[in-house]
Amino acid sequence: MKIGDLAAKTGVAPRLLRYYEEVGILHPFRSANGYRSYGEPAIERVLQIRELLESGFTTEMIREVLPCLDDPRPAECVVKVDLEALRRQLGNVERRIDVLQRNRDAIKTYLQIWEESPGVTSDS
Amino acid sequence: MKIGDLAAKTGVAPRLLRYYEEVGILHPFRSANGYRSYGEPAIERVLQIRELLESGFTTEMIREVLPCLDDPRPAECVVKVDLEALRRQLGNVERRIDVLQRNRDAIKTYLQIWEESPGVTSDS
DNA sequence: ATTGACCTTCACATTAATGGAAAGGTTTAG
DNA sequence: CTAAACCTTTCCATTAATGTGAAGGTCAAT
Repeated sequence: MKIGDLAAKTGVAPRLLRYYEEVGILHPFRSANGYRSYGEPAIERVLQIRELLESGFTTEMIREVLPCLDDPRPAECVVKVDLEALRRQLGNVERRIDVLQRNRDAIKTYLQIWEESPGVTSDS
Repeated sequence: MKIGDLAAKTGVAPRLLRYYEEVGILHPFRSANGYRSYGEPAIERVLQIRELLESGFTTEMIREVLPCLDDPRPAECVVKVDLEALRRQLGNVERRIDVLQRNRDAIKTYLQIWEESPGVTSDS
C-alpha cells in the first residue's frame, strides 16, 4: 500500500504520514523504487495515533506507548520495551481519564439545569 | 490577589495567566494601579484550565466549556450560554474518555504480560 | 530617595503539529 | 512517447501554547 492509499483509507494527509515516520511512530518499509510501503495494520495504527494526538498526547509519548506494536519491527524490539516509560504513561492516561470524567459530569449537570428550565436558549 | 500570587499558588507562569486572559478564559479585574486582581476562585479555575489543556483541549474549546463559571461575570452572562457548543463539547469529552479507556486497557494488558514473565527489563 | 521586587504592555523566539510549494524521479494511461 | 498522477526530498509558513526580554510604572523597605 502506497502513501496515497493509506492517506485515503485513514483520512490523514500524506504529509502527516511522513511526519509520523520522521518522529518514529510509523515505520513503513520501502519498495525498490524508494516509495514508502505500508501493510494493512498501518491503517489501525494511524487511526490510533490520531486518537492519541487528539487526546493531547505528544508524538514522543506515543512513541513510548506504542513500543513493539509496530508493523515491520521483528522480535529484537521485544526486548527494548521501556517498562518504566510505559508505567508512567499509564499513570498519565489514568489521570486524564479522571479529569475528563469530572468535566463530563460538570458539563452534564450544567446542561441538565438548562434543559430542565425551558425558555432562553441562545437569543439574539 | 496579584498575578504573582496566583502564579505561585497554581504553578502557572504569569505569562500564561495573561495569555489565558487574552484568549478570554480568565477574567481578572483591575485594581486602581492597573494591576490584575484575582479572587480565590481563580485558583481552582486556573487548575481546571491546565487540566483541560493537558487533556488536549484548545483554549477555544475551553472558552465554550467554561461559560458562566467566571469569577467576576455577573448574571447577564447567564443568558449567553451556547448550549449547542456545550453539547458538542460534551460529545467531545465522551469520545476522548472512550479513547483513553481503550488505551489504558491496552497498556495495562501489555504491562501484565511483561510483569508475569519476570526476566529482561531494560538492558543496555 | 533610592533600591529591589513587583507589575504593566509590547514584541519577538521557540516548539509541536501541520500545511504547502518547489524540483525532480516513477508509473500508468492513452 | 508523452502527459497525468503519483511518489520522493527539502525547505519555508502557520497556528497554538509557551518562553523571554525590553522599557517602563508602582510599591514596600531602608
